[in-house]
Amino acid sequence: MIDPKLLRSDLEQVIANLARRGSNALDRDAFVNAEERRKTLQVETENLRKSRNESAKAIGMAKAKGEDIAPLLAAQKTAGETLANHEAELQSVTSQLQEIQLGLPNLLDADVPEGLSEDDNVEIRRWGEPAEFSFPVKDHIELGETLSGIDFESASKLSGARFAVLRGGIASLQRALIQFMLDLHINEHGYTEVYVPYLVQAPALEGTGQLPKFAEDLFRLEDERGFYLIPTAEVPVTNLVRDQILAADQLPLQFVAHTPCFRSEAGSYGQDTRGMIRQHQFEKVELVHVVAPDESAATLERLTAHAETVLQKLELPYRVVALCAGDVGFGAAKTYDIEVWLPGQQKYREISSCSNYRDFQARRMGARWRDGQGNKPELVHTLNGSGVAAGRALIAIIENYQQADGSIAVPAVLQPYLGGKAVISV
RNA sequence: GGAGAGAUGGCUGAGUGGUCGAAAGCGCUCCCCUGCUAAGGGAGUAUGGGUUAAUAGCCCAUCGAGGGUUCGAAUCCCUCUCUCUCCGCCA
Repeated sequence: MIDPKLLRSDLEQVIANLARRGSNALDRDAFVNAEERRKTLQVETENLRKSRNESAKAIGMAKAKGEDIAPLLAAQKTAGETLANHEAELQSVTSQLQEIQLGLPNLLDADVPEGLSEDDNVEIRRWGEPAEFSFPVKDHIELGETLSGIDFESASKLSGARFAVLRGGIASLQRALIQFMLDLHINEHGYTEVYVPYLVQAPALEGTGQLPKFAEDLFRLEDERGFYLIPTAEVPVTNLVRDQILAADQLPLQFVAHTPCFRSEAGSYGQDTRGMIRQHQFEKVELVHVVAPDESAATLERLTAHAETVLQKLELPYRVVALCAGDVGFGAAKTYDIEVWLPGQQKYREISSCSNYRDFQARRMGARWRDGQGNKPELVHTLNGSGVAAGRALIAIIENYQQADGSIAVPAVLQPYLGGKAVISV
């Protein structure tokens, strides 16, 4: 959520910032009207409560002295009805405002590039050179089928489109990748591994920003408890600090978690329908940071570097792009995407997205910290990034490490995880 | 799944329907005393919101959550959630 105080004190600045995204989510008149009603009603309601409280005390004291309290009670009853009306009205305005605010995307950082579509994203740097192949390159679909390692047909029998069954060396390769990434982040980047639920309830998803606006992207269980399948580990991991006031010496928190991710992909019909790029279920290693506010900008750079290290160690060519205003996700203030080279598509494709949410999620979750200087608690900043998406990393390895005979060379850093195996073949 | 107990401030733990945002203890902060240490004395110490130039005052709300009864609820009633104990079942 955007700071409600900022909405009141400098609405024009907020509107201008949201306009950079191409968003007109904030209806100025509707907001101003609701806010004015809220203000009037809240003051009136509180004053009514004040006099209700005072009268109730007076009645108590009169009763203690044995005086006749009947007339006082009658007056109080009428006042109580007026109060109840005010409270109901205030409640309705408040939830109206709340609804408006939950629907607003985050404010963008000043250095987010202008632009409305992904064409305006700005490449920041490249690492590695796409390899030259001395034979016709195949994509992961063909390679996977040849190796009997990726089986879309079986998956569709079980679950329909956008699922894959992995077998043999390819399945092991994905597991090795996950293990490698976890170890890297734990041992070299100082993350704490967490294991979290894959089913969460609505408040957690509201905390990170998927709800109420993006319900159609989620899978929901037909269960009276209202479970949702997590679309990313960001949801359960970031919500670990929900409703907490952290001490200064507890920050920064750096969590890494491997989880499956579940996405309905409603509205992505026709996109990446072939292959493993866009699936309903995929594996991901996620990095989450909870930091003091003045650390978050620098943390985004470190977080991105941690994800890049994965690709460097796997020797996969990639580039980093800064998402432009229109492409930055709902809750993020700034995002870097890491795109890995896919020879089969002759394109860079997203394999990680690293974002600074600033206090957007923290405000929704009530995640705060004390600076230790005796000041009041203030909101923490949260960040997250894929470190990296395992399914897509698997594709990248298959395509970049393919050999003339259709086998896949195993990247050196993964070989220890596969019992020293150097090649995956039929 | 069955039976029972519980949920109060950073922690422990009182609380009769009325002046209770809440005793007391511990912890913490500041001050005083004491030539180290130990001990002692005093003051302060929740969160959110409104108003405001103000992190000054003043006001409102909050005793697991949500409803209800009442002039008035931490206290009474209902529903839910979570925790603990016992039984059953299970990886």
